[in-house]
Amino acid sequence: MTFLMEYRHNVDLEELCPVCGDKVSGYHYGLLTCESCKGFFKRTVQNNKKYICAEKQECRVDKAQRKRCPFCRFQKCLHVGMRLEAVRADRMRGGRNKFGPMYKRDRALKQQRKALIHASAFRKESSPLLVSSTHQRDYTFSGGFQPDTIPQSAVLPTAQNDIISHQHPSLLPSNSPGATLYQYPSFSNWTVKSEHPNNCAISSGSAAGIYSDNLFSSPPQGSRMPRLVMEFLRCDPDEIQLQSKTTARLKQEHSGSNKHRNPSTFSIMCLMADQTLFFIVEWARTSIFFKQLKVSIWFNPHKNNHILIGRIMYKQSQHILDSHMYSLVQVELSDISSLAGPTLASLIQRGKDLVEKLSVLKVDRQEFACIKFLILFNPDVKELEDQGFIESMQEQVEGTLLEYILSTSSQHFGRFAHLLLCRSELRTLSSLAEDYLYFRHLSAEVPCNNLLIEMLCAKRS
DNA sequence: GTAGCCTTGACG
DNA sequence: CGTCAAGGCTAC
Repeated sequence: MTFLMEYRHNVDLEELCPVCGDKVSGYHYGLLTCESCKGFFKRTVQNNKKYICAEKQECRVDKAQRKRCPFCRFQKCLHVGMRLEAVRADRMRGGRNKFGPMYKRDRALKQQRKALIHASAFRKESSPLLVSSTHQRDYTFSGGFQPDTIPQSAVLPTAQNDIISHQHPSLLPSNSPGATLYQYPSFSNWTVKSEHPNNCAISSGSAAGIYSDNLFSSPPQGSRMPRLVMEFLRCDPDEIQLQSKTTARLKQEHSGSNKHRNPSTFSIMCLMADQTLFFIVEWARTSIFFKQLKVSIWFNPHKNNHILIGRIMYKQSQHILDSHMYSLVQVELSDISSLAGPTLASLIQRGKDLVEKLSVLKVDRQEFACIKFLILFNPDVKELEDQGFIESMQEQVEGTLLEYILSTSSQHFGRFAHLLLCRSELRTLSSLAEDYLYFRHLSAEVPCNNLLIEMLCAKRS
């Protein structure tokens, strides 16, 4: 407790600009950036500037060299997620735009994550629910997953700073790429203020008791796998069935009225996504919690979409891991990149980065099952009923994930933090993908009778 | 052209 | 009425 009192400064503003590593001055055009990159992005978009790279379009962009190659700087701005739409065509000053809620959500998420990580990292005595005494461990930083083992691009830009700033400075290898790029904020002056005080500590929330039905009790003595994880696995969708249904539907579409023309890659992707979505809705509906959920939750377009993207990512990472072919359902993202426009290409690149990260982390089925439920129980989506239930579920699942990691990984703390970051990147990516899909839908480019689109439209209407 | 500081104005 | 993310201004 006294430890937490030592954290003072505004957490967000201690982050570093994902484009150049300079000090962040606030949210600009979609994410936290520095003042200069904000200005640069604005000038470029407002004046419709076209730059040319004198090198190989891979110039390093940092505080010292950001002026050297505006082409690469702008590319990086787009890659990290700065939004063209946030630059106003009418140049109107002041006010707020549609990104306001997104900034708020992002802020809440960061606070929640930090509070959670602190709570789990420094909690001397854990609740019986969180970690059973059989595998209680030292919670101090073990070095865990070093930043230099992850490709720079594999980490969510805002999260990147997060990872780094959560490492004790002495644990950072001074010769790591990250260390030479950025200066890290000192670890010992943060403030921990969460908009979700319930999530600050992972313990058995009082609300949980109302709903839980003893479901979340500690695993039986001697058992390594938390009981909840086993439950998660039990309700995992049947992969083989999903694949055969998707293949069948692809064949059916192809042999139907569209026989004469070749389906585009994009339409195949939409169809596959659509089919997967049916499964996800079914998964959410039949999951162990369904009897306690209101319909609005399991049929929530936003969450299901997050899980859909996550599923594809997870599959891809599995694919990289063991080079196992998943029949027709597998899509080679690299093949699509070459055909895609800049927005989709950037999305795909970020997706590939996340896949890379998932595969480096070797995320297993159990962990991914937890991540799926964490997304389903996202307390930051406020339109849902049963907010208290959702928050307590989120706590429970986070606790379960941590417990599982503690029992399986020697780099438990780093791993836990990284998995939460993957979840956040997944949410970000999914929102971007959603915007993109909606945009293409408005241009009448998305196939009809698409559940995904119907959900998106319902959400936005 | 860059970047730090200033002004504006919707939103809570 | 304060906040803060837009655009604007201007010295460098």
